[in-house]
Amino acid sequence: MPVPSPPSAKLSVDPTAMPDGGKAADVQAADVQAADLTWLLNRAAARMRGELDAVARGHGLAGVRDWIVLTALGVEGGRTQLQLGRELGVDKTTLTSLLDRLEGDELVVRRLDLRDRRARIPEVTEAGRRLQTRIAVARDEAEARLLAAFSPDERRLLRVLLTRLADSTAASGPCL
Amino acid sequence: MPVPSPPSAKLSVDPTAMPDGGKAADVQAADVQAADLTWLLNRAAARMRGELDAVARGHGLAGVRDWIVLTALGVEGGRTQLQLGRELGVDKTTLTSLLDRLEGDELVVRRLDLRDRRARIPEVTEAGRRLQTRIAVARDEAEARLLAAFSPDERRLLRVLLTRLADSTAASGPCL
DNA sequence: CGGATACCGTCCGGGGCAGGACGTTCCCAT
DNA sequence: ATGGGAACGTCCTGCCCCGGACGGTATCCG
Repeated sequence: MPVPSPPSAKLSVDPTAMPDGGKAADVQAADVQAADLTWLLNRAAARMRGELDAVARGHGLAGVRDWIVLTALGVEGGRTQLQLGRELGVDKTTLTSLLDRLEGDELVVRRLDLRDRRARIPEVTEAGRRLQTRIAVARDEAEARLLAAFSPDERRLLRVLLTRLADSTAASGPCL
Repeated sequence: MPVPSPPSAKLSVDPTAMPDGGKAADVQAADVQAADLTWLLNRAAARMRGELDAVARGHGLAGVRDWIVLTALGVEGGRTQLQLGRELGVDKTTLTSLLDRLEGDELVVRRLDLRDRRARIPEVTEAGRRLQTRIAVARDEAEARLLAAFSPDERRLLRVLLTRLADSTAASGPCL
């Protein structure tokens, strides 16, 4: 048995079988219905996360979270730590230690807000930006590798569905 | 901003908008392409997990994991702790403490294997079975609630895609 | 029959993460 | 002006989780 099977489900569908053409996967078997969605989601997330974690570590970071933070800062700066944490779903205390490490590696700097002397505004350094772009490439490769069995349509579809699912009124638990 | 946005992505697609008809969601915008898949996966998984955790806790369990274990045991017994752990992606030590608690609550018993006196074979008690079925109902309700915006086809499709993604040669990181 | 090796489950130690309390600063009302 | 309440970030603490070491057992091989 190559893969652990989700509880309460015996999938007769071969998950690795690619539905050939460029069309999105046809829903072919009702058995899938029985699978536990929570299980599948966590499993898939864990898998991808592990893969990306390895990538990040290979480039000197501690994990994906570092890279996520770096990217978020690169896209749009000027946010306080708390704002950043809320947006990323990371606890403020966790973000503190995380930034401590990143700052120690000269990848970010905490500029203090001139308007509000309580707040520190994290900012990516040039080195951080370089590292970020370098990892982005590796990430794309890794993702492509994991999505090798997916047609372009399926990839987009997966993103759409996940986006809709991830969206929610209350950002319940922490993520990442 | 109701929802934290993934880094390196501005989704112009309204994720809550249901593509009306019963057909699967049309891939409507290329912007989605930019989103980080790892982020989406973890976000979605965290959300669903949080929801299901609450359900489990409401029924006296500590979290989803308890319920997962209970279900797995109910579906097929006779496995040793190590086998079970491997199949579920749970570390053996974690499974030990987990079973300790469940056993304390009289939901499972550790029967010792007659063939191999090293091994303990966890088994669901009648009470555990009752609890399991009770939670299964609540889980279905919760999942249905989370998937309210999805058409039946989309739900099946999501399962198919996730299954294919979760499947992998190496079960890398722990899940759940 | 006896020793060596591999294996199952448990216990212990280290590390990471989140919640609560605290110091500092801001904002607003009086 | 000034005092009270709220907010931002950090430190401290407790919890959970995994990796490694240990006792007990099975299996293999001489």
